[in-house]
Amino acid sequence: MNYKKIENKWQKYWEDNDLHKFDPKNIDRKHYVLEMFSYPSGANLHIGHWWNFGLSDSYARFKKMQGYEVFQPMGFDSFGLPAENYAIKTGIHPKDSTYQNIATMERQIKEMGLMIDWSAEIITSDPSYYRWTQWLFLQLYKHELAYQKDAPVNWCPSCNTVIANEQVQNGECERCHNIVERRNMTQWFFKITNYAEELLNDLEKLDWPEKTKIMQTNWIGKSVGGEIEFDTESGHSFRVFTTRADTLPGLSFVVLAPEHPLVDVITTPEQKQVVQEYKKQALMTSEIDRLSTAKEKSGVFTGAYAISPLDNKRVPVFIADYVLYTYGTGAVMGVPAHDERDFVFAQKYNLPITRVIKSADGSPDELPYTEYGVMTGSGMFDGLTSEEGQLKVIEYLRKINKGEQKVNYRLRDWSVSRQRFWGCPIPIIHCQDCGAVPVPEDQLPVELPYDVNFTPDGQSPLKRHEAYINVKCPACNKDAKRDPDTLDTFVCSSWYFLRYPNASNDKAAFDKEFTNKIMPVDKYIGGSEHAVGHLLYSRFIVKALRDMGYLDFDEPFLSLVHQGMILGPDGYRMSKSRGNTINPDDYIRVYGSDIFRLYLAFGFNYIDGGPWSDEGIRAMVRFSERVDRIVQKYKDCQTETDSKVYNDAEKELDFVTHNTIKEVRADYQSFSFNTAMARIMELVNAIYKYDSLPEADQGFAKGAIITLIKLLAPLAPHLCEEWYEMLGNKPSIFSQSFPEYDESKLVKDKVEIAVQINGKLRGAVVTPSKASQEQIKQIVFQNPQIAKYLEGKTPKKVIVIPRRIVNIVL
RNA sequence: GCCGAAGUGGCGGAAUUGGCAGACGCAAAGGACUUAAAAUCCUUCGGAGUGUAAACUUCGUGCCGGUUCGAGUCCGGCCUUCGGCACCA
Repeated sequence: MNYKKIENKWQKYWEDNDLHKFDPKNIDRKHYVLEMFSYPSGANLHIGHWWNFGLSDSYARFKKMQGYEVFQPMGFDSFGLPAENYAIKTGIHPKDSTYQNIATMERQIKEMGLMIDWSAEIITSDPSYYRWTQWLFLQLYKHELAYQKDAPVNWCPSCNTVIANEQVQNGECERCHNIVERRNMTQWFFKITNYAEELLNDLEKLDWPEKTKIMQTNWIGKSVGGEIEFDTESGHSFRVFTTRADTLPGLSFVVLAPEHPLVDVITTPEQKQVVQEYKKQALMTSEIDRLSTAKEKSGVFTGAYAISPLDNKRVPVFIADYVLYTYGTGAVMGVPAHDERDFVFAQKYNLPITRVIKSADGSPDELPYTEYGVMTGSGMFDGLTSEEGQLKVIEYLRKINKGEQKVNYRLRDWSVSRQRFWGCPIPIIHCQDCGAVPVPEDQLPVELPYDVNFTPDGQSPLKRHEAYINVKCPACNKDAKRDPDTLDTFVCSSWYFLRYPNASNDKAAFDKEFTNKIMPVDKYIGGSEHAVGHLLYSRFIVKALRDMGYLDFDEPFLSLVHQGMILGPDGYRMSKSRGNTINPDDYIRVYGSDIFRLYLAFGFNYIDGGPWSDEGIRAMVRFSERVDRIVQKYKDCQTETDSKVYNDAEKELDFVTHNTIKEVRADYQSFSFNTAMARIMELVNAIYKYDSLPEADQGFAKGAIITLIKLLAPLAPHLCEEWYEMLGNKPSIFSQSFPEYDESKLVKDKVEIAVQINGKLRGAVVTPSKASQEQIKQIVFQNPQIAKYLEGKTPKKVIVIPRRIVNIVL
């Protein structure tokens, strides 16, 4: 077979007939299938693209054949650091390299033969796209969900930019793996924390992998507890957050984060110097160093004392870097008997350790005892369980105005400013008099200038571009400056799924009515590395736009699938530095797109992935030729009728055909492409077997072959179009409906069931499939093979599972 | 340390709710066809053992226990690998 020729023919046919274009007329039957778009890197498409796009396309084609109006778009997440770093190295402008890469990738993606509606293509670095990213920013700003603050942020010294919490892994930059520093900078943030509770609660509505939901749950990190107010002897006050108010009677000290503003106020003159030094030390310590010394607690005494609101106990106030200024109130109470960190700290600084919780059942326990238990040595609270105590203690404090119930989240606001060139400009102008002034919406987009010196010097490259940076204030018309930063590329990708259906709309980011109908995405496919970044940001943006009145739905992605990863042949992640990359082009040249797609479908489990191996790719050629031979044999057969009188052979083929339909439908729906292929191969085998019979009915066989081609079409679209046409049908096969199965054909007259004796397999008997339990028992006991085991013994119990198994207990 | 997932033949991988472990392929071995090769077709293919043979026995889903008529699947305790989080009060 000439694969290349067949592929070209059908790709042209699809394009000429606009078969992949979404038709808004049929929006009631819409099915939005979306693969996470990709960054246009310089290299050719890698196996991962084929794996993600190719098999998702099979799902999309399956849905199309099921009668859905499928919308499957494609685009490029084209802002970002690699192009800029490449530019710094080679002098080739990011815009030039990016658009060249996009052209190459488009061509290659088209060779895959995907069912893409290219009229909806988007490129995030196009002004026609980022104009609306800027619009989005301004809406967030207008609704106080975008704000500036001077705060400690993660600075990557190698990338020369701030990065978000979600982009820090083990204290390192996720991109370049350099150690991240903390810096205080004035930055733009998005107030994702406003949505912490809803982002958490709505997870249960989603058909997502449990693993991913758990990761988001942990990332949001809700904890329920209380805030407690302490006064210092000097007359100041501060609050601590705790989830264990029941341990408050065991208070031994309190600790403030070094950055806490009260530290300078309450520190006594004698302690001033050590406190200052400790603060300086703590600020200089990088995140990674703080982690590596996790076990070693350090801190210094401020000289000040605080008073417990519960019992007026006087306790020393420390500062220590194990208390994070960015979580809770930046201050904690120290109860060493019931918290491991406090215990270590108290031992080191010789602070009293007082037990106030004992185990509920009185069993012996050691300090620190961090489990829930019963309060003891706690005065009026004695005897309460931890759960009761937490409520009662806070309730008591609330009455005396010294505390309240409080919920805290681990999630922080999303920092979006980046000190880099190749990104979406922030549409804000800073005026000495008016402050931060939004660029009027009718002046969008704020275009990224081309002639920029992007050599890094630790500041935004746009800052040096005089013509760009110097503007008049839109409010007062005085001299002002543009914000020199660009947006995190995750902002671009946090709403792209809304833009696809509106790609050519130049009046608005999206049309509300149409978007409410075509959204949410019905099936979203992409890597699990985005579990807490992109997937969380997108959910936030949709909820924010909903609250602004732009959208009527709550969640962007109803159903999510993470494809596994195809590793190098050595079992490691493919990388150039490891030299274990596989270039799909080498295979495409020889086998074409369909064979390669078939191999990916059959050779691996889609959710798990696995190490690459091309043993077996030849088998797909063999398989396609096997199908081709049977098609060739039947292509001139005119009759396509069901055999009037079904003999056993026809019943058998019918059973396999309908069983295959049933299984394949379920398999495609659950992205289990490898088992779908296995079932289809079984059908091919069954057709060959029937065909080899002298009495085989030609028309009957042909019917099964057409069903086979339709079942296979989503996995091998070009070949199946060709075969379908060869068999005398009008294209396109994708306008045909996917085969339905007939339940009555799945009922066999007779079934073989296994017989166990005392749980051990001892034989099998054939029974009528409708036989009652009693009838089955009779057949079993009459079977000579079984009877010999039963001689002289009385069965104690006989378990009959119709159509499956019989177990006789002696 | 905490959270999560996985562990099945020589290999990739299958096994509805607990119901014949190893579907479907790959590789391998033997055979048919062929002058030959390729292609195709047929047979065997988890381990150990018994038998001339059809066949039979026994062990077997990371390890140790348990529940059950019956466990790859459920429960308890371990081991290993991978992913995520990491002083979150």
